[in-house]
Amino acid sequence: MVAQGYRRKPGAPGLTHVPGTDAPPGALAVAVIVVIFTIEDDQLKALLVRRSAPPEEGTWALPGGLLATTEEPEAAATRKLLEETGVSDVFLEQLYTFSGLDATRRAVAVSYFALVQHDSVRMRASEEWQPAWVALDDPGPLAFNNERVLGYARERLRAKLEYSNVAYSLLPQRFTLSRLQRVYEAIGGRPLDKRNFRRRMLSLRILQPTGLRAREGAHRPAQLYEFTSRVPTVF
Amino acid sequence: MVAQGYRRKPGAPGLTHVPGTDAPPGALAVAVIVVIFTIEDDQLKALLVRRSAPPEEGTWALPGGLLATTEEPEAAATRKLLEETGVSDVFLEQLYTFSGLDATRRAVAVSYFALVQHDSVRMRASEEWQPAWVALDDPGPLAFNNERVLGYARERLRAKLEYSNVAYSLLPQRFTLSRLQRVYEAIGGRPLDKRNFRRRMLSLRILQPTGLRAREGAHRPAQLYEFTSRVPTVF
DNA sequence: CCAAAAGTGTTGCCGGTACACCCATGG
DNA sequence: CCATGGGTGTACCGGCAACACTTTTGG
Repeated sequence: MVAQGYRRKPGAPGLTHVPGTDAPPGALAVAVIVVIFTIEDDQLKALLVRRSAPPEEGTWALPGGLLATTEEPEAAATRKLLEETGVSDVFLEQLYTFSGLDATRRAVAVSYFALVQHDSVRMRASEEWQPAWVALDDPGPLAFNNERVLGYARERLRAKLEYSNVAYSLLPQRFTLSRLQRVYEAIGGRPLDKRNFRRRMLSLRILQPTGLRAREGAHRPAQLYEFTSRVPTVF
Repeated sequence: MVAQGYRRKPGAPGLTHVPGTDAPPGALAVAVIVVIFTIEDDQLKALLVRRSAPPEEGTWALPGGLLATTEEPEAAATRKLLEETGVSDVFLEQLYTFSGLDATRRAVAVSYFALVQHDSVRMRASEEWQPAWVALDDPGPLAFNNERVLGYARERLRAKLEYSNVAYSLLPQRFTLSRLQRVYEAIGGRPLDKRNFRRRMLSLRILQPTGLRAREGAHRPAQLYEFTSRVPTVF
């Protein structure tokens, strides 16, 4: 079971919000970038923030920042995620380490990607950052070549869905097979056959019918399933 | 919870000597580690060096070192590879970014893995470093928890072999199917059926018969093949 | 009764695996 | 003539893709 908390520590140390301020000039800095995915309105979306300081002030970027010497990259990513969304204890995985993203300084950026269930998020309401969920079709131009990071994350997620149970991180504990299918379709980017999808999921033995039924609209109430394991598992 | 296949242990990267490195004490250093694989005597081996300075002086470690602020991690990896083996222009891919490998200093280690064809190597003859090819069954204890890095690299290589043509990097341009099969067996760690292996490889359309034949022992000369593409390609 | 979504089987194809014998060569 | 490795085919099985209609419900 995934516990999710909403507490956030304001002004936590470790990341300088604005790459460009501290860190000795000439030194090789280490930054962290977190791609936070969620499903909203049956669409795959990522969390972006608006940069409030140079360089690239005013453009959209992925959450992240420079790393203080006292924090591990993974811890920084976890903290960033918590600060932005209020969730912790969710799927988080290292993605890739980029260099040369920021033309204005020499830095190495360790990127992570996280999956959060959309309605457990309590988004930070910040005038300064204006965090927003953005659908991945039209992300528009991003700061620091973050398109590359985003594209890479998306590709990895797509692949991961095929051979692991990570989808549990994007859905509430109980859900219908149709809902699950829409998640797969949103991430895979193409429609799936209903019967084949159901057969496949059920034969994987990663789903359990709960006996409960969802009664959501003007139609037949659907069986609710849950994942047998809510820990990342490879098939 | 972090979905990452490797449990964190205290430890460190192969921080060996890199010219022009003098990270200020207390600063977060960036290191590079390169896992260089080759096939020798039908065995998968990795290149190790003996540390000639503290910490962990005298123990075996993967090649690598602290990064000068003027060098990109990938360039540093390429350079390391060249210095140790004399080869360039081979398969090299980023692996993972570790932190906390070296208990004696705060550092982040960006790791890479490379595949080299064994007889194109001109190993550096160094009293100080004593570079050596070590079979992966018995790597013995390594400095800085480099076992973790090595194990990860090995796993990645195994997976990669299944869905890409990277094997070309481990073999000379022309080779027999039996030789190729031994490479797959060495990396996969289990014997393969000859007929199935041949059918599979040929049906992938990544091999071309050259018409030439290898006459190597007291047996029937074998057809020599080559890869249709010597660029990393996914099936 | 209508709209909306839930639910349900069969068939063909393809890739993977198991399995055993003959052939060409050099010594 | 013998030892060594090269080279070849078939049968079964399981997963994947294509494909359409009936049922339940709320309004």
